[in-house]
Amino acid sequence: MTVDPQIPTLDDVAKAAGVSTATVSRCLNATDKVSDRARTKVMQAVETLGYTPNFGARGMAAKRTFTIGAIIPTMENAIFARAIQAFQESLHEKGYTLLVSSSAYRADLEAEQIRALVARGADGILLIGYARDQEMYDYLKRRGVPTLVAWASPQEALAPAVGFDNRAAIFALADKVLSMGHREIGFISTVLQGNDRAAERLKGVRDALVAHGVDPEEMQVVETTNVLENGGHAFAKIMQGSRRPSVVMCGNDVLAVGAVQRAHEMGLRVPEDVSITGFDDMELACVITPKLTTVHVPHREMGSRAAVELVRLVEKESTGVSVELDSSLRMRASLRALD
Amino acid sequence: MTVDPQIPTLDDVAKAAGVSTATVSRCLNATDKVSDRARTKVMQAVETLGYTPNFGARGMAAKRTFTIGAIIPTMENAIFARAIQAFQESLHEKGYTLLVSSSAYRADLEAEQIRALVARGADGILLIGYARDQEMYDYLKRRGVPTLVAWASPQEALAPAVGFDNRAAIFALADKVLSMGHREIGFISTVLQGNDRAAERLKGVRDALVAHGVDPEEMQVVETTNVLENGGHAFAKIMQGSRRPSVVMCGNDVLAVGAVQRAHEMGLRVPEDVSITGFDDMELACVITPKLTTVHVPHREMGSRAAVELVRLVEKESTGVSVELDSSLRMRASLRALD
DNA sequence: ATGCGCAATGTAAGCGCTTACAAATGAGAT
DNA sequence: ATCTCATTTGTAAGCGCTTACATTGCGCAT
Repeated sequence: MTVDPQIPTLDDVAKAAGVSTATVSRCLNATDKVSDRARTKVMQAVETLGYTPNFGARGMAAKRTFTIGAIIPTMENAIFARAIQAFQESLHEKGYTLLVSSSAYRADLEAEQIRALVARGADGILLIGYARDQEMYDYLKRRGVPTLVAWASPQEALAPAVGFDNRAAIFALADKVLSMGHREIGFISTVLQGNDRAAERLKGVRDALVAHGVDPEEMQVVETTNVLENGGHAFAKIMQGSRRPSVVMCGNDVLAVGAVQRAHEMGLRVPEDVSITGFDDMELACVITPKLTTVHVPHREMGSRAAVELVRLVEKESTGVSVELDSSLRMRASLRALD
Repeated sequence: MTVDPQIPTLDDVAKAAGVSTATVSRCLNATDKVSDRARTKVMQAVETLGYTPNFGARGMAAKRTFTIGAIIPTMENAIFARAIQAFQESLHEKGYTLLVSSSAYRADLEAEQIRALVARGADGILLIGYARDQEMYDYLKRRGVPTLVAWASPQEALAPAVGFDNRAAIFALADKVLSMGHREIGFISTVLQGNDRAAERLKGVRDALVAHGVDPEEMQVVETTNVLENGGHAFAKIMQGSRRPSVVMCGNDVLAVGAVQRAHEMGLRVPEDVSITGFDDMELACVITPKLTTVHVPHREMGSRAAVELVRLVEKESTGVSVELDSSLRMRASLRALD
């Protein structure tokens, strides 16, 4: 039974420095004016006592926590890593701390995490995509927590966004694929339920088919969870069908890489026997052989712009400016023209 | 100028339910006994008001936050992702929330993040490796924040750990490499400064050389930051030296994959012209061609065991049990015997 | 009826901080 | 010296919650 270590409080610092708690608080928050004499005394006391302010108390008294929360679907693969890293770096510069949690692509867990972040007094929240109950948006509005969406095209009515047009992005790629002579396309999508980005991407491909006079209903679509291995299973399933596509487009690079790998295992050459495309342009895309044709998404830029806009929102310098970023095609070896 | 939305407090719930705040608190914390009648009234009030407890206030009053903090060197690549995901899942089961931040492999940032987590009232903290100022351990002890180290062999004097023996793990691989006839080894390490895991791995290879009667001083070592591309640069540098090694061992899979890629670009065949090995057994390892020979680290197990041990520490059910996990070799195509 | 013991509830004192407001201090101006 | 005004400092009231302690109410034995 050890005695609880006595951790120093603002009061202790005040006493040690021979000033009032108000003065100490003012010193620490840089705001207001404090005489140099007081400031040095306080800083010294802080130093010798090893004082660290208590965040809970501070947040409670000031109604500000300088904390931003972000909920991403998964940490397991690197899809969101680059953007979040940039988001956090940018936030840090502005004096905010980032709290990240993952929802495992589950709406119920996301709701739980949102509540947890709000309960922790997050000054603002970053969410991925728009697909969630209206109720959540209402809740956030009611609690007055500024919210920004990333990874999707702005839908101002729900929340401002820093993202890109998933449909248009993959439309461009599919259009290219079709103009290279491909007609029989297979598509591997991540689970569509509750994932607007995935739905938009599927729609983009279908739209391109229509634009080229192909019946989109004929496209074989396999839906699977976002794991490399499952990309492989889905690929196998598609290639075992009666109508083998000449190209398999994937909803993201993880699935695409799984597909490429499986193709190798099945003795299929990429792109000679079948072309494969991805989406995201993760590091992974250039690591496999052949290098993956994919859609480049400006992850880092999205992360840092999101930080800028969210902080402005939090600091009431804006009421929500949305930003739509451009994606672009990365034509690499995994896709080739037919014939 | 909108009016601040009025968010409901415990008091509001108490009033709505016609009971005292103490009763509401007791309901919410499941502890103590509350009559069914009171409980249902309270729960209903919570529901209709959309009440969420304020974490800061709760933490302040209860001196518990049910929050665990973890600081990892980077989120950018997937090295720590699997373990952290498992850590968080396991923590969640036990009713704890995980706060993650990254130190970018910088001691000063790590110290800052540790303080931030302590200030936020983290009940416990997970750190990677032991390499940091004694001062930090003292600070954590003084503040009474249980700390667990992962990714390294236990050094009980500093803090309990759930990890593995980096030196022994790579020693086994190097031993294998040497017994396959390789004598000229190149080594690509991540930055050694402030990274005990990296240092241990380098040492493991050197020890193996000695065990096989090779002068470890002759081994070419290149140190670089943990980015795929830099693994490539390091590889090129090693291969441009006067004494081309027959095998390049790498401190982790990210560097190794970068090396393999660069080898391709340089027109070198792996493993015919040069063997390459990694460490970690990330997903990446099986994605490249050829598949990477590497050391398998039980990331997920490390994460969940760490959660178990840290929570026990926090709940004073133990005073720090260390766990050393086994790593194992994964012999794959990127390494072959000489001649 | 009365008293006892226990379960359920209420009362109120903080937890460590910020900040509105009041008080004190000091530099000029008279 | 005295007064004014601006600057710096102190006082104290919360912020929303938990919990020790006091109080209430109830069933049951007497």
